[in-house]
Amino acid sequence: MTEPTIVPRLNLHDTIVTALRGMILDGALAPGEKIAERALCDRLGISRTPLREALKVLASEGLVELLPRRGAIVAQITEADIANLFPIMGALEGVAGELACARADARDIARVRALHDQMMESYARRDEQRYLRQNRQVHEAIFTLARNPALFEMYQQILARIHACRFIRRKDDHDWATAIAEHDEIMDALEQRDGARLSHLLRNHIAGTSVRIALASLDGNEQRDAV
Amino acid sequence: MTEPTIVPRLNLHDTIVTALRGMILDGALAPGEKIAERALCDRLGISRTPLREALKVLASEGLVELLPRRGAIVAQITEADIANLFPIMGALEGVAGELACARADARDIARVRALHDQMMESYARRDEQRYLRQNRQVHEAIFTLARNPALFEMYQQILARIHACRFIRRKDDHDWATAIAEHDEIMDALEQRDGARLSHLLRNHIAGTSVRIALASLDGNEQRDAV
DNA sequence: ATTATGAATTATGAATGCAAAATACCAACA
DNA sequence: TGTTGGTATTTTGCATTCATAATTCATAAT
Repeated sequence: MTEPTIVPRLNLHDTIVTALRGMILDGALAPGEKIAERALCDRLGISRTPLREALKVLASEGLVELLPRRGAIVAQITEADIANLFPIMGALEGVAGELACARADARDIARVRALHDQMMESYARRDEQRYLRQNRQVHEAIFTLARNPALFEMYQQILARIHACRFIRRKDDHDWATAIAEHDEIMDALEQRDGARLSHLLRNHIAGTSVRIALASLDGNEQRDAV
Repeated sequence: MTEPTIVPRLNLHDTIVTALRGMILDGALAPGEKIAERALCDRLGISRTPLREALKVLASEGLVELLPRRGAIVAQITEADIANLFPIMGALEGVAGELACARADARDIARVRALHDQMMESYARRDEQRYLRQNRQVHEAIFTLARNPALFEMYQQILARIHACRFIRRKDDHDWATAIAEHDEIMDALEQRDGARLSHLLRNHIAGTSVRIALASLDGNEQRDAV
């Protein structure tokens, strides 16, 4: 019996999950904002059933808070939450690095190197927008090399929660330079397939980020995409 | 404005999530088994709406697979899945250990020691049932000391997925003795608040477990609760 | 003026209804 | 025997409906 080729028929509810997640991440829905079911349904042109299903899923992802009998609000990620999430991120990146070293072949690593080099070019040009995107791509590439879908998924979920937090300060020049130096070391460890060292570097890199990208509770300087 | 005391009004859908999770974990719903909505609804005395909401949540937890237009089945955790989940578990236990060392006071640690000693007594008596329960309690206690709810939640979710897998072999006497020795070391590291060492020990302990509790694809000896 | 009280309105939680898709069934045929 | 084609049945996905809890708003009381 051959596995049938599954034509990916989209469920409305899945589409809604993705759409809402996007809206939360790019700020179209602000943290703490009440999610009025009827209003959103009208806006999206759907009925309440699939929306409510989507909300349940997003709640289990931690992007939405469900208040029984009082509706849903966009999750309010606190400083404490962020402080809790970063060590988890670090641990996940750590295993990802180890697995990547164990499983990647030269070709794979060359591809990460290419991304890394592009990222460095963006840094040289001080193109922050591009840099941040490529930085993310490098980290994702390492996770991809780890060939562990469950791990990747958890990483994405944590990252989403962190990004859903609006109170993250942009890194300053010094922070940026530090991150760059760390990335050089990371790339080196990967190319040497030194899993233990890569794991350590990644954990430190993330821990460092969590410190550098300090919470802007002191100054009111809210800025996104710093991770 | 004081925070109102929230009377925990249970949503039907939440209750269903818990119930279904339990049914999956204790085998009342077998992996791969089709979940017939109507039949389950009749059995539980509810309508399809809350059941479907619950299924979406369980799907996002990885305990249920949603096949668009073809219903839901209990997730079939494969050997590969387990192999992917264990390194994640190890990483999570690792951070938990580090955080626990950093945050626990003597009182907290004494409580873990008590659980640990009870567990050892169960081992001495070869009371496996009790041992497994207490072993779990020890690990949970360490996570509790880490005071990181997000971390604890992820741990529970991974553990649930592992337990949802029916193809886990029971540890033999030698494995058990090894695990015991490791637990002694773990307890020692915790009492010395040596975070780095505890982290390392826990990661190894979990990695060891994943090897010892090998998958029973060779022999047909399916046995649960080995973790 | 501020706080209570209670009716009116609105929103949520869950059941039901309905169209479309998937599955089961069964006969015709190679 | 096994395969194809077509119909009937069931199941799924989503919309709608309905009961009840929460909120709002107006009025009365302090």
